[in-house]
Amino acid sequence: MLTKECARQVIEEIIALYPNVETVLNYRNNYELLIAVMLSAQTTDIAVNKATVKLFERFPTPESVTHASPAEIEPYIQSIGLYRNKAKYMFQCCQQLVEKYSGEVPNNRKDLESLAGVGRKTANVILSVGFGIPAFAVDTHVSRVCKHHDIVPAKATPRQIEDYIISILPPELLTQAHQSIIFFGRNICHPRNPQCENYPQLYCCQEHI
DNA sequence: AACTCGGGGCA
DNA sequence: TGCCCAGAGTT
Repeated sequence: MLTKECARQVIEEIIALYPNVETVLNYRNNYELLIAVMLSAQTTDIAVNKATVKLFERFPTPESVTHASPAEIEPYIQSIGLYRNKAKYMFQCCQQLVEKYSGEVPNNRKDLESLAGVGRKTANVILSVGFGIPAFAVDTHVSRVCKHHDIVPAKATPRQIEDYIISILPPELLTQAHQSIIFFGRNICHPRNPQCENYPQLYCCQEHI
């Protein structure tokens, strides 16, 4: 495993490679962001991006969702898989938003994680990307990149990775680190055939614990 | 801790 | 065309 200093350096190099990537794109408000991230669970978000164009035309607000039903949501998200669950989560989540939070997306972890279909990863994305609150969302891309580059042990859980990254990075870097690492994981450090070797700068720091 | 939900992408 | 990918909830 890399030392903390070395791990921080590798992450800063990944940020330098992709300094301004926005992996969560084209969402106009935190309602759209929340739903889009929620729908992304176990799915490629390219598929989610396509589906959400028409989805948000039909359901522009939480209120508009509560006036419909899960069955009315399903046709819009059939292409993304697990769609019955997700239609149900989206409906219940919007009911909660309207009933408990005046139709606004809450800005703290406890309330976010109380919403249907919202777990720790989704909550962290909303906090960091939606509200600019220091938080670090660990999905399988982040997990793979961190393990492949020996930043964390191979057996580390998402929560352990989250806590470790927060302990080695300054808070103001967390959101961009998340987005840059995801971009790197999606496009270069693939699950199969990772091409990280083409990025020798990532290996400059070889200091291990 | 194991199981379930379901499609798209790629070899 | 069969294998692999990607989180949250439930039991």
